[in-house]
Amino acid sequence: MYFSKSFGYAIRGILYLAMNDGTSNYIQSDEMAEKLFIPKSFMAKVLKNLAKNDIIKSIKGPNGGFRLMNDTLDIKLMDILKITDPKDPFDKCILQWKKCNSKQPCPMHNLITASKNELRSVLNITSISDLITDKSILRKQLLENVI
Amino acid sequence: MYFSKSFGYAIRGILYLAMNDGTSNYIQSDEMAEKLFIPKSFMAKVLKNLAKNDIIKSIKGPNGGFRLMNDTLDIKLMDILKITDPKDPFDKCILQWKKCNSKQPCPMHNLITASKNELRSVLNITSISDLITDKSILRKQLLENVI
DNA sequence: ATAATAAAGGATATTAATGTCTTTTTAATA
DNA sequence: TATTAAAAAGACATTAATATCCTTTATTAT
Repeated sequence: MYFSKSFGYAIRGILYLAMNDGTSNYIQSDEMAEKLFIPKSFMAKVLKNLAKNDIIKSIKGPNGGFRLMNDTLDIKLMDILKITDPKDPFDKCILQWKKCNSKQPCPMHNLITASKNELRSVLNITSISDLITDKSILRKQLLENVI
Repeated sequence: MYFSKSFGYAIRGILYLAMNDGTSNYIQSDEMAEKLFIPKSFMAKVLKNLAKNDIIKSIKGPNGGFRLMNDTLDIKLMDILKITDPKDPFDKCILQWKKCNSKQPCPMHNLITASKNELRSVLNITSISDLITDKSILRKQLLENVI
């Protein structure tokens, strides 16, 4: 149940694009990294991975950069997670058993099932647009609240 | 909300001692590691850390090893976690904000608060003895179910 | 006393995630 | 067409967690 930094950076990157959605232009990785206080090269790596997996759109060359795709706002957080954390964080047993499940539960399995399911469900249900109540609020959240 | 391998190994080690509690003798790190399929040196490191923090008792020399202390069974899982994972897994923001809390929540904060609190509560409430319904069941769980 | 046993302490090695850098490819525009 | 801008690709570096190893210390048994 560990979420990588890549996942967090990905969500913040997508939200930054959403914040600027409608302004027509592509947004550069370097600008995003600076505004979001994310290491430039890491930001670039995360964004190109998202683009490769059709979560966002990218264009090379002058005036190029990244922007949302038509359906990006409807994408569920779990779909992002599968891309940034392909190993499935929910599959790992706290006690490090190879095979731990409801039929063969480790001594802690049943204790954590509820919160695990709750969290999984949240990620399955929640889309990017659900993270945005209002663009000005989002702007404030994303840009003023990081340090 | 990441739990280290050390934590899992610690719980399994303590449960192994609990399983053998009452047989009076001390149990060696090497035996525990073998039976629990945990790397020997890592098991030793985890156990000595638990002993140093008075979670279990250790004795050096021939016939030495580890055993439970009087109150080990009453210790809460959260107390173990604080020793193996001193950085507080619950304090970390999924979006990697330095300051993320209910007053200044990241866009995902409120989504995960419930399951986070639920899990934290479980660890705060649950003691080692709560993980043991029955020693024969525990034995079965610990020894037959790992690979 | 001496040898043997097992943990304690601490140095070293490995690995995966994180972070950085360089080169190549693509597209715009001068 | 040449230059420039920006992502793509992938090599390389760093870090923290994981894992291993060796020496020292404490205890027991001979």
